Amino acid sequence: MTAPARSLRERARALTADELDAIAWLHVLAPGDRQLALDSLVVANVLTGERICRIGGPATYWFGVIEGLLKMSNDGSGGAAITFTGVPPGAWFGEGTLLKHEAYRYNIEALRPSVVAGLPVAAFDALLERSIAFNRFVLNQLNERLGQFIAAREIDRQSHPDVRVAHSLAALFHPVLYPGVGQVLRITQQELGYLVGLSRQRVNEALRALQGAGLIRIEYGGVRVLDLAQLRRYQPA
DNA sequence: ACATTAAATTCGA
DNA sequence: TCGAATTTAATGT
Repeated sequence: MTAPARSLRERARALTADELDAIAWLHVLAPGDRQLALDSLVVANVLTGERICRIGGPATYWFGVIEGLLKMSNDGSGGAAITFTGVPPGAWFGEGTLLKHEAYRYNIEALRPSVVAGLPVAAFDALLERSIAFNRFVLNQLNERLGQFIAAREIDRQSHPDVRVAHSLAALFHPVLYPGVGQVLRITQQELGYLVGLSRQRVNEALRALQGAGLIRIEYGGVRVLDLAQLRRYQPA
């Protein structure tokens, strides 16, 4: 029933033209550097619940989400403070770990069937060595992510459910970190509740409030953002 | 927890 | 391969 876990390398396939097009950093590379990346990039389909990487595992790839939704859990050993982050399409992660050639510091698993790409660590290193544009991309991404983490701490201390949902949603719509999301985020109310730490019913209520305020539109299996700036600043009336 | 609606899948031509 | 019928998933109350 559940397929045996196989590594990304083993189940790798070629990327389609559309998938390549959706990888933002490929477009900033010079032709020679892009070719280097293309020669080593791999992609695989993963099933719901499949583990992409685990805490302590050797850093083998810089991972990117082409399609679907992943969850990053940052739990210390022993069930203490656990934080979940949704990882939507367009996201690339793991560069911190790769830079230091350390082990992964979080677990990543698929929340639904997804398509995940991987750039092997050797190619990642090579691009850092020879491409200024690639360095700039990674640096910018690290900077944006730092802002996300600071914001995430604020979200966690917000007790008002509508505010938590609004700010968590706004984070997932981050255009630099998650360029694959666009105007419509594919996420169910169930999944959102799981990430934010609320019941599905309460998420539904919060989404309706946000829709009433004209900030989003609820769609079947997803949410369309109408006013991202306002969503970020949302406070209850 | 239940009713409703949307989407995905199956099946028969 | 088309579309109606059925099943599954998501939403709203």
